[in-house]
Amino acid sequence: MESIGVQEPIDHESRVEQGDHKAVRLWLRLLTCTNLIERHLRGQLRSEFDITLPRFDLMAQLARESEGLTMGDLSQRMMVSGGNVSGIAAQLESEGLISREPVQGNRRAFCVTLTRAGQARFAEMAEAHEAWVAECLGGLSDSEYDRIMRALRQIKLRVGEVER
Amino acid sequence: MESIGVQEPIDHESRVEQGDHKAVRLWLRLLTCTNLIERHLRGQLRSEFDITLPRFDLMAQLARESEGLTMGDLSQRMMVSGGNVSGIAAQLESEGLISREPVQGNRRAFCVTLTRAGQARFAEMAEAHEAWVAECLGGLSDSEYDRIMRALRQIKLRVGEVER
DNA sequence: AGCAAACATTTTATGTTTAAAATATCGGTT
DNA sequence: AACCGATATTTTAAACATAAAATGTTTGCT
Repeated sequence: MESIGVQEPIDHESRVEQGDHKAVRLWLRLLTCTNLIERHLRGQLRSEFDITLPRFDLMAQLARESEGLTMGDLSQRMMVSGGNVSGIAAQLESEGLISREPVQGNRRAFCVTLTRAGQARFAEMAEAHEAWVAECLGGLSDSEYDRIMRALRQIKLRVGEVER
Repeated sequence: MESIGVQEPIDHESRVEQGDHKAVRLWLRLLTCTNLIERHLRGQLRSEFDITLPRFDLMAQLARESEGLTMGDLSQRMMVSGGNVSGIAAQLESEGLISREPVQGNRRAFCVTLTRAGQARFAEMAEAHEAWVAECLGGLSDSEYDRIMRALRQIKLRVGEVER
């Protein structure tokens, strides 16, 4: 017996059961939203700038830090493993978008920065990226925005404690 | 000049600039929360049950549908590409946790179901999984929970429209 | 019946991601 | 100086992920 009216989208949330705890429902909705937005951004970056999301992410981290970041810093900020950063950085370097120079006083570390070409390339992309994000998330009122930011902050801190 | 007090965690949000639009800040916080929880769940599933998150996810989708799902259904619900489901399903099948049987009347499709072993294995995991999620997300009041669910619903619908 | 378009899945090539092992450096102790 | 534990990165192997091409099936149209 199918209902006739508005159809629920099919996604992660389709797996929720009647008995599921509220937390599980919230988690699946959170996951769905993030996946949807991530997919949208990935597609846009690909079609408009022919770049992948991880590469854009790495450049975005560097764009803020004119002093540069180490590989470890990047790993932490991008929330991915070190080995992963290694691979992505190697490609961006071969494309001349970032440079990795030895840090004086610590020969273990590299200082990674955007090259001039990388800065120019990123500046182009950043504006479009912001517009795409606003398309997805700009529809909230100020108070609603504040509330969800607070709730997410609380969640973020909680998970940080749980991990410890 | 570093502040002395509570330290901000280092994550995606570290890249926000002063001038960034609210939407970008919200997006990065959303991404951070999802990544933190996903990482936590991945680690727990790995250490407690020696299973990966994608495999668990596929089994979770099937657990609800005793009739089974096609590969296409799974792809849609897991929000990943069809080729991806192909690979994950092949492994679970070789481990005897799922079965794929031809659909009568449509020889293009397979009907994927949990085997008896798969059902038993999933039941074990589901209880622990719910507890882990509650650990991360159980700290919200009822009204806060409702508000964030509504806000996320709105976002979800909006992104769905944007994609179209 | 014949045919074109849509559908369901798999295969292929490429790239991302993790965990773990390997390499090399640093700082402090003896 | 020799050693040791912690740090920073790279390498490796296996799994995951996407997009696009290939294969085979179904459906609707003429």
